Amino acid sequence: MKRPPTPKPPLTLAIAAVIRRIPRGRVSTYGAVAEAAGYPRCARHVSKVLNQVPGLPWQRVLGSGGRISLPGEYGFEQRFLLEAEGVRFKGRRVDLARYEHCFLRKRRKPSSGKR
DNA sequence: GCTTTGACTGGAA
DNA sequence: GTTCCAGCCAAAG
Repeated sequence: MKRPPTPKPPLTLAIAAVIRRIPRGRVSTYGAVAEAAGYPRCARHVSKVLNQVPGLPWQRVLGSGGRISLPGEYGFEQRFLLEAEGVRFKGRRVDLARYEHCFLRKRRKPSSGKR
């Protein structure tokens, strides 16, 4: 079964998986997501993934310092959606100290011993 | 295989 | 406080 090397590159899937793990009422940053996905310096790719992979809570992804990097009307919408989830804004930024989600490391089956 | 593209980031002005 | 620049990295054309 040869199949093309994954329709979506691992980087995209990894980032998408990380973003899906962000619970409601929490946020994260591009850099944090990229790092959690295994690509520490690929913050820019996170933005691409958000566009390529639908169904992701894109509003929960913010720029550094909790600021909204999304230009245009979408920036306001992002803020609106986050507030609807209970995230409070401090001016133009989110209080990351309170709402930044802490990604747990990939846990391999807790019951299967062997690491 | 080279070029362009990004919802970025951090530092300097 | 804000704005601009250069650096980084992988995917898509």
